[in-house]
Amino acid sequence: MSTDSSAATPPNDALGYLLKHAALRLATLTDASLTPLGIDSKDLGAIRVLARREPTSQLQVAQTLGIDRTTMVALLDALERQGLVTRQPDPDDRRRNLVELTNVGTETYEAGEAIRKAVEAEFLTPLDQGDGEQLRDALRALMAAPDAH
Amino acid sequence: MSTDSSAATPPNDALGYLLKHAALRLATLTDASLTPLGIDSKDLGAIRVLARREPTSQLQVAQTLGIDRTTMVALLDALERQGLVTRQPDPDDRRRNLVELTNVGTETYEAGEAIRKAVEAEFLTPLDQGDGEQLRDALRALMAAPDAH
DNA sequence: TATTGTTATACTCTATAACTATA
DNA sequence: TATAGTTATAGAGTATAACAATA
Repeated sequence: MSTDSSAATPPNDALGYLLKHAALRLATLTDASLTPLGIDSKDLGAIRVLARREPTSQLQVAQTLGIDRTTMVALLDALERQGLVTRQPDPDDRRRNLVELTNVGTETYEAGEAIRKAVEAEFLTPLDQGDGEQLRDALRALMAAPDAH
Repeated sequence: MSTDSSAATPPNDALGYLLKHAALRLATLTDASLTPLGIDSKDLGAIRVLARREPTSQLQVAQTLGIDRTTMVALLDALERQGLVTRQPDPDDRRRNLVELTNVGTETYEAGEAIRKAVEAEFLTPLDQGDGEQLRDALRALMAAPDAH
Protein backbone atom coordinates (compact mmCIF):
# COMPACT_ATOMS: atom_id res chain seq x y z
CA MET A 1 0.00 0.00 0.00
CA SER A 2 1.17 3.48 -0.80
CA THR A 3 1.23 6.39 1.59
CA ASP A 4 -2.11 7.92 0.77
CA SER A 5 -1.79 11.11 2.78
CA SER A 6 -5.05 12.40 1.35
CA ALA A 7 -7.08 9.76 3.19
CA ALA A 8 -10.63 10.64 4.07
CA THR A 9 -10.21 12.18 7.47
CA PRO A 10 -9.70 15.57 9.04
CA PRO A 11 -7.14 18.25 8.42
CA ASN A 12 -3.87 18.12 10.29
CA ASP A 13 -2.65 21.68 10.32
CA ALA A 14 0.62 21.04 12.14
CA LEU A 15 3.14 22.92 10.03
CA GLY A 16 5.65 20.08 10.16
CA TYR A 17 3.10 17.61 8.83
CA LEU A 18 2.10 19.96 6.01
CA LEU A 19 5.69 20.69 4.99
CA LYS A 20 6.72 17.06 5.04
CA HIS A 21 3.79 15.78 3.03
CA ALA A 22 3.93 18.64 0.54
CA ALA A 23 7.63 17.88 0.01
CA LEU A 24 6.94 14.17 -0.42
CA ARG A 25 4.14 14.69 -2.90
CA LEU A 26 6.08 17.17 -5.02
CA ALA A 27 9.14 14.89 -5.01
CA THR A 28 7.02 11.96 -6.14
CA LEU A 29 5.51 13.98 -8.99
CA THR A 30 8.88 15.38 -10.05
CA ASP A 31 10.67 12.03 -9.94
CA ALA A 32 7.95 10.48 -12.08
CA SER A 33 8.24 13.21 -14.70
CA LEU A 34 12.06 13.02 -14.76
CA THR A 35 12.28 9.28 -15.42
CA PRO A 36 12.47 9.73 -19.23
CA LEU A 37 15.77 11.54 -18.60
CA GLY A 38 17.11 8.69 -16.48
CA ILE A 39 17.54 10.89 -13.40
CA ASP A 40 15.56 11.79 -10.30
CA SER A 41 15.17 15.05 -8.42
CA LYS A 42 18.21 14.33 -6.25
CA ASP A 43 20.40 13.83 -9.32
CA LEU A 44 19.01 17.04 -10.76
CA GLY A 45 19.97 18.85 -7.57
CA ALA A 46 23.58 17.76 -7.96
CA ILE A 47 23.58 18.64 -11.64
CA ARG A 48 22.19 22.06 -10.78
CA VAL A 49 25.20 22.76 -8.58
CA LEU A 50 27.56 21.74 -11.36
CA ALA A 51 25.67 23.82 -13.92
CA ARG A 52 27.29 26.93 -12.47
CA ARG A 53 30.33 25.96 -14.49
CA GLU A 54 32.77 26.63 -11.72
CA PRO A 55 35.47 24.09 -10.88
CA THR A 56 33.86 22.04 -8.12
CA SER A 57 35.15 19.21 -5.97
CA GLN A 58 32.95 16.34 -4.85
CA LEU A 59 33.11 17.63 -1.31
CA GLN A 60 31.89 21.06 -2.38
CA VAL A 61 28.93 19.56 -4.19
CA ALA A 62 28.08 17.44 -1.17
CA GLN A 63 28.32 20.36 1.24
CA THR A 64 26.20 22.57 -1.01
CA LEU A 65 23.47 19.96 -0.99
CA GLY A 66 23.83 19.16 2.69
CA ILE A 67 24.64 15.48 2.21
CA ASP A 68 27.60 13.39 3.30
CA ARG A 69 30.65 13.09 1.06
CA THR A 70 30.32 9.30 1.13
CA THR A 71 26.80 9.62 -0.24
CA MET A 72 28.07 11.79 -3.05
CA VAL A 73 30.32 9.00 -4.33
CA ALA A 74 27.53 6.67 -5.43
CA LEU A 75 25.47 9.57 -6.76
CA LEU A 76 28.32 10.72 -9.01
CA ASP A 77 29.15 7.14 -9.95
CA ALA A 78 25.69 6.88 -11.51
CA LEU A 79 25.89 10.25 -13.26
CA GLU A 80 29.35 9.43 -14.61
CA ARG A 81 28.17 6.04 -15.81
CA GLN A 82 25.39 7.84 -17.70
CA GLY A 83 27.91 10.20 -19.27
CA LEU A 84 26.45 13.29 -17.60
CA VAL A 85 29.57 14.27 -15.61
CA THR A 86 33.32 13.73 -15.68
CA ARG A 87 35.76 13.41 -12.80
CA GLN A 88 39.39 14.51 -13.08
CA PRO A 89 42.02 14.92 -10.39
CA ASP A 90 42.57 18.59 -9.55
CA PRO A 91 46.09 19.51 -10.80
CA ASP A 92 46.46 21.94 -7.89
CA ASP A 93 45.46 19.40 -5.24
CA ARG A 94 45.49 15.83 -6.41
CA ARG A 95 43.39 14.65 -3.46
CA ARG A 96 40.41 16.36 -5.09
CA ASN A 97 38.27 15.35 -8.02
CA LEU A 98 37.09 18.19 -10.19
CA VAL A 99 33.59 17.37 -11.33
CA GLU A 100 32.18 18.86 -14.51
CA LEU A 101 29.08 18.53 -16.60
CA THR A 102 29.51 17.01 -20.06
CA ASN A 103 27.60 18.39 -23.01
CA VAL A 104 25.02 15.68 -22.50
CA GLY A 105 24.93 16.65 -18.85
CA THR A 106 24.20 20.24 -19.73
CA GLU A 107 21.42 19.20 -22.06
CA THR A 108 19.98 16.96 -19.37
CA TYR A 109 20.18 19.82 -16.89
CA GLU A 110 18.21 22.14 -19.16
CA ALA A 111 15.61 19.52 -19.99
CA GLY A 112 15.35 18.53 -16.33
CA GLU A 113 14.89 22.08 -15.14
CA ALA A 114 12.14 22.63 -17.70
CA ILE A 115 10.38 19.53 -16.42
CA ARG A 116 10.84 20.52 -12.79
CA LYS A 117 9.36 23.96 -13.41
CA ALA A 118 6.38 22.52 -15.26
CA VAL A 119 5.69 20.06 -12.44
CA GLU A 120 5.96 22.84 -9.87
CA ALA A 121 3.50 24.97 -11.81
CA GLU A 122 1.07 22.07 -11.99
CA PHE A 123 1.57 21.38 -8.28
CA LEU A 124 0.76 25.00 -7.44
CA THR A 125 -2.42 25.26 -9.50
CA PRO A 126 -4.67 24.93 -6.43
CA LEU A 127 -3.31 28.31 -5.29
CA ASP A 128 -4.41 31.69 -6.57
CA GLN A 129 -2.15 33.67 -8.87
CA GLY A 130 0.89 34.96 -7.02
CA ASP A 131 0.36 32.80 -3.94
CA GLY A 132 2.74 30.23 -5.39
CA GLU A 133 5.59 32.70 -5.59
CA GLN A 134 4.71 33.99 -2.15
CA LEU A 135 4.99 30.43 -0.83
CA ARG A 136 8.42 30.12 -2.41
CA ASP A 137 9.50 33.50 -1.02
CA ALA A 138 8.38 32.56 2.48
CA LEU A 139 10.31 29.29 2.38
CA ARG A 140 13.38 31.05 1.03
CA ALA A 141 13.21 33.56 3.87
CA LEU A 142 12.94 30.74 6.42
CA MET A 143 15.92 28.86 5.00
CA ALA A 144 18.03 32.01 4.81
CA ALA A 145 17.48 32.59 8.52
CA PRO A 146 20.34 32.07 10.97
CA ASP A 147 21.32 28.94 12.90
CA ALA A 148 21.22 26.64 9.93
CA HIS A 149 23.13 23.40 10.37
CA MET B 1 29.97 27.34 4.32
CA SER B 2 30.85 30.12 1.92
CA THR B 3 28.69 33.17 1.33
CA ASP B 4 29.88 34.03 -2.18
CA SER B 5 26.55 33.19 -3.81
CA SER B 6 26.10 36.68 -5.21
CA ALA B 7 25.13 36.59 -8.86
CA ALA B 8 26.95 33.67 -10.44
CA THR B 9 25.77 31.17 -7.84
CA PRO B 10 22.05 31.62 -7.31
CA PRO B 11 20.39 30.16 -4.25
CA ASN B 12 18.60 26.91 -4.74
CA ASP B 13 15.01 28.03 -5.18
CA ALA B 14 13.68 24.68 -6.35
CA LEU B 15 10.43 24.34 -4.45
CA GLY B 16 11.09 20.70 -3.62
CA TYR B 17 14.44 21.54 -2.06
CA LEU B 18 12.92 24.35 0.00
CA LEU B 19 10.00 22.24 1.23
CA LYS B 20 12.19 19.30 2.16
CA HIS B 21 14.77 21.29 4.06
CA ALA B 22 12.18 23.43 5.81
CA ALA B 23 10.40 20.26 6.91
CA LEU B 24 13.64 18.69 8.12
CA ARG B 25 14.70 21.76 10.05
CA LEU B 26 11.34 22.21 11.75
CA ALA B 27 11.20 18.50 12.64
CA THR B 28 14.67 18.67 14.16
CA LEU B 29 13.76 21.69 16.25
CA THR B 30 10.45 20.19 17.35
CA ASP B 31 11.93 16.80 18.22
CA ALA B 32 14.62 18.45 20.32
CA SER B 33 12.05 20.48 22.25
CA LEU B 34 9.80 17.46 22.82
CA THR B 35 12.49 15.21 24.32
CA PRO B 36 11.65 16.22 27.92
CA LEU B 37 8.23 14.63 27.32
CA GLY B 38 9.80 11.40 26.07
CA ILE B 39 8.14 11.66 22.65
CA ASP B 40 8.99 12.99 19.20
CA SER B 41 6.90 14.78 16.61
CA LYS B 42 5.74 11.53 15.04
CA ASP B 43 4.48 10.28 18.39
CA LEU B 44 2.72 13.59 18.89
CA GLY B 45 1.04 13.20 15.52
CA ALA B 46 -0.44 9.86 16.58
CA ILE B 47 -1.47 11.26 19.95
CA ARG B 48 -3.16 14.16 18.19
CA VAL B 49 -5.39 11.76 16.27
CA LEU B 50 -6.35 10.00 19.49
CA ALA B 51 -7.02 13.29 21.29
CA ARG B 52 -10.31 13.58 19.43
CA ARG B 53 -11.67 11.12 21.95
CA GLU B 54 -13.44 9.04 19.36
CA PRO B 55 -13.12 5.26 19.43
CA THR B 56 -10.26 4.63 17.04
CA SER B 57 -8.66 1.44 15.76
CA GLN B 58 -4.96 1.17 15.05
CA LEU B 59 -5.70 0.99 11.35
CA GLN B 60 -7.69 4.21 11.47
CA VAL B 61 -4.84 6.02 13.18
CA ALA B 62 -2.37 4.70 10.61
CA GLN B 63 -4.54 5.72 7.66
CA THR B 64 -5.13 9.17 9.08
CA LEU B 65 -1.39 9.68 9.34
CA GLY B 66 -0.64 8.09 5.98
CA ILE B 67 1.63 5.39 7.39
CA ASP B 68 1.50 1.62 7.14
CA ARG B 69 -0.38 -0.38 9.75
CA THR B 70 2.75 -2.39 10.46
CA THR B 71 4.58 0.80 11.31
CA MET B 72 1.82 1.77 13.70
CA VAL B 73 2.45 -1.33 15.84
CA ALA B 74 5.88 -0.33 17.09
CA LEU B 75 4.82 3.28 17.49
CA LEU B 76 1.91 2.31 19.74
CA ASP B 77 4.06 -0.25 21.56
CA ALA B 78 6.27 2.60 22.70
CA LEU B 79 3.40 4.87 23.67
CA GLU B 80 1.70 2.06 25.58
CA ARG B 81 4.96 1.22 27.38
CA GLN B 82 5.13 4.85 28.46
CA GLY B 83 1.58 4.70 29.77
CA LEU B 84 0.26 7.26 27.28
CA VAL B 85 -2.25 5.01 25.50
CA THR B 86 -4.20 1.82 26.15
CA ARG B 87 -5.22 -0.91 23.73
CA GLN B 88 -8.36 -2.96 24.20
CA PRO B 89 -10.08 -5.37 21.85
CA ASP B 90 -13.20 -3.81 20.32
CA PRO B 91 -16.22 -5.69 21.79
CA ASP B 92 -18.07 -5.24 18.48
CA ASP B 93 -15.21 -6.62 16.37
CA ARG B 94 -12.55 -8.43 18.31
CA ARG B 95 -10.05 -8.23 15.46
CA ARG B 96 -9.68 -4.54 16.22
CA ASN B 97 -7.85 -2.78 18.99
CA LEU B 98 -9.50 0.33 20.32
CA VAL B 99 -6.77 2.78 21.18
CA GLU B 100 -7.36 5.49 23.76
CA LEU B 101 -5.34 8.15 25.48
CA THR B 102 -4.77 7.74 29.21
CA ASN B 103 -4.92 10.73 31.52
CA VAL B 104 -1.17 10.97 31.31
CA GLY B 105 -1.48 10.74 27.54
CA THR B 106 -3.90 13.65 27.50
CA GLU B 107 -1.56 15.72 29.65
CA THR B 108 1.33 14.85 27.36
CA TYR B 109 -0.76 15.81 24.34
CA GLU B 110 -1.54 19.22 25.78
CA ALA B 111 2.05 19.85 26.83
CA GLY B 112 3.32 18.59 23.48
CA GLU B 113 0.99 20.77 21.47
CA ALA B 114 2.02 23.81 23.48
CA ILE B 115 5.66 23.01 22.73
CA ARG B 116 4.96 22.38 19.05
CA LYS B 117 3.16 25.69 18.68
CA ALA B 118 5.93 27.56 20.44
CA VAL B 119 8.56 25.97 18.20
CA GLU B 120 6.52 26.80 15.11
CA ALA B 121 6.17 30.41 16.20
CA GLU B 122 9.92 30.62 16.74
CA PHE B 123 10.54 28.94 13.38
CA LEU B 124 8.30 31.49 11.64
CA THR B 125 9.85 34.60 13.19
CA PRO B 126 11.85 35.44 10.02
CA LEU B 127 8.49 36.08 8.31
CA ASP B 128 6.40 39.21 8.62
CA GLN B 129 3.28 39.16 10.73
CA GLY B 130 0.56 37.14 9.02
CA ASP B 131 2.84 35.55 6.44
CA GLY B 132 3.22 32.52 8.67
CA GLU B 133 -0.49 31.79 8.63
CA GLN B 134 -0.57 32.43 4.90
CA LEU B 135 2.18 29.83 4.50
CA ARG B 136 0.12 27.33 6.47
CA ASP B 137 -3.00 28.17 4.47
CA ALA B 138 -1.18 27.68 1.18
CA LEU B 139 0.16 24.29 2.25
CA ARG B 140 -3.28 23.26 3.49
CA ALA B 141 -4.78 24.20 0.13
CA LEU B 142 -2.14 22.16 -1.69
CA MET B 143 -2.67 19.08 0.46
CA ALA B 144 -6.43 19.35 0.17
CA ALA B 145 -6.19 19.18 -3.62
CA PRO B 146 -7.28 15.81 -5.01
CA ASP B 147 -4.16 15.52 -7.15
CA ALA B 148 -2.58 12.32 -5.81
CA HIS B 149 -0.79 10.01 -8.29
C1' DT C 1 48.90 15.26 11.14
C1' DA C 2 44.87 16.67 8.23
C1' DT C 3 42.01 16.21 4.10
C1' DT C 4 39.63 13.93 -0.18
C1' DG C 5 37.77 10.21 -2.15
C1' DT C 6 36.63 5.47 -1.48
C1' DT C 7 34.91 1.19 0.57
C1' DA C 8 32.70 -1.53 3.96
C1' DT C 9 29.59 -1.54 7.54
C1' DA C 10 25.77 -0.19 10.48
C1' DC C 11 21.80 2.13 11.47
C1' DT C 12 17.15 4.20 10.66
C1' DC C 13 12.96 4.17 8.60
C1' DT C 14 9.42 2.06 6.35
C1' DA C 15 7.13 -1.29 3.48
C1' DT C 16 6.02 -6.29 1.98
C1' DA C 17 4.88 -11.07 3.10
C1' DA C 18 3.33 -14.34 6.03
C1' DC C 19 1.00 -15.86 10.28
C1' DT C 20 -3.10 -15.61 13.96
C1' DA C 21 -7.42 -14.64 15.34
C1' DT C 22 -11.41 -13.12 14.27
C1' DA C 23 -15.40 -12.01 11.02
C1' DT D 1 -12.61 -15.26 1.99
C1' DA D 2 -11.48 -11.08 3.94
C1' DT D 3 -9.71 -8.01 7.61
C1' DA D 4 -6.90 -6.20 11.98
C1' DG D 5 -2.99 -6.80 14.35
C1' DT D 6 1.44 -8.88 14.68
C1' DT D 7 6.04 -10.60 13.41
C1' DA D 8 9.94 -11.29 10.56
C1' DT D 9 12.28 -9.70 6.77
C1' DA D 10 13.92 -6.78 3.11
C1' DG D 11 14.78 -2.61 0.82
C1' DA D 12 15.94 2.37 0.55
C1' DG D 13 18.57 5.89 2.18
C1' DT D 14 22.17 7.73 4.69
C1' DA D 15 25.77 8.06 8.18
C1' DT D 16 30.14 6.32 10.67
C1' DA D 17 34.70 4.13 10.59
C1' DA D 18 38.68 2.73 8.38
C1' DC D 19 41.97 3.04 4.58
C1' DA D 20 44.89 4.90 0.57
C1' DA D 21 46.67 8.79 -1.65
C1' DT D 22 47.99 13.35 -1.13
C1' DA D 23 48.89 17.69 1.21
